[in-house]
Amino acid sequence: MFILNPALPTPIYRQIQDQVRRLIAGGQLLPGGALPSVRELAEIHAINPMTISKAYSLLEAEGLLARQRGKPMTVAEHPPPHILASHQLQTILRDTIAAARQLGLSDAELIAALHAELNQDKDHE
Amino acid sequence: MFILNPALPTPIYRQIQDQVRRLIAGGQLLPGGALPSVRELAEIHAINPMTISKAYSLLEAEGLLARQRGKPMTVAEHPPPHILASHQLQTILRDTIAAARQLGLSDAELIAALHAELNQDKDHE
DNA sequence: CTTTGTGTATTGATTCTATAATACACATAT
DNA sequence: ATATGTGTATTATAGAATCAATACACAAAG
Repeated sequence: MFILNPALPTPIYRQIQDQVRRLIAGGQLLPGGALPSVRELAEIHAINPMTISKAYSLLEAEGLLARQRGKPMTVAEHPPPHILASHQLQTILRDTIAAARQLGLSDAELIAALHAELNQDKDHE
Repeated sequence: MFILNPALPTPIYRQIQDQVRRLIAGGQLLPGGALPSVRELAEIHAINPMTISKAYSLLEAEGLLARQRGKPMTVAEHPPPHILASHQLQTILRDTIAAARQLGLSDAELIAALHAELNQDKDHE
């Protein structure tokens, strides 16, 4: 369910946080739905259970997850607006545009590059 | 010249690294050209000179910058291929596409969103 | 040679990240 | 009641990452 890479400079707990946000925003995780247990994830990814618990706790503080003692963590019924797909996407796209500008690309060139990359993905399917 | 945000989880020296890479790849910084002095940048951004020196050193190890004691840091005459604009852009776009997929977007929706964001930029000019 | 401009080696303090081992609080099913 | 399933608080440790302060080495201009 998650793609975790301990070699990245981004901390593991933050990788989990980011992906849960996107999975909820994208509807892969529905309100009320249960998340994988910390022990299960810990075993699959060979990481410490507390690292996952930390990510879950931060997501709960963010209003994205709901905790009920003794039961699995669930997706909050009414996630706050700041994690809507549209907002997340906007944030990502702004970064992408800023990078492209620093690379000296025109708008048209950026769009062309995105098309190219999307088509290359298709070839590998 | 740089846009630095100490509040981000991304370390400052890494923010500098990323931006220098893009500025060289994009041609805003030409081979042989001098970079801003560490003390100047330190004062402008209110950060420690050593933080900038660290970024410069890492970029030198990467083959992007050349150092000559007592003189300003300069852009290397023959930067390695892995920092070409095309490579940088590909890396960024792949991240963007992966995020969009997790958000449940189709290719067409991603492209539409990029157009929308680019147009919104224009309005603010 | 002195002044002023480079970058940086060294050291230290602090914070962050991840791990580990327990022990606990609660829910659910048997 | 018991066994098994949740997540979590606690404490401790280890290592890495980050930033800061000082002192130094070199270059160029006066």
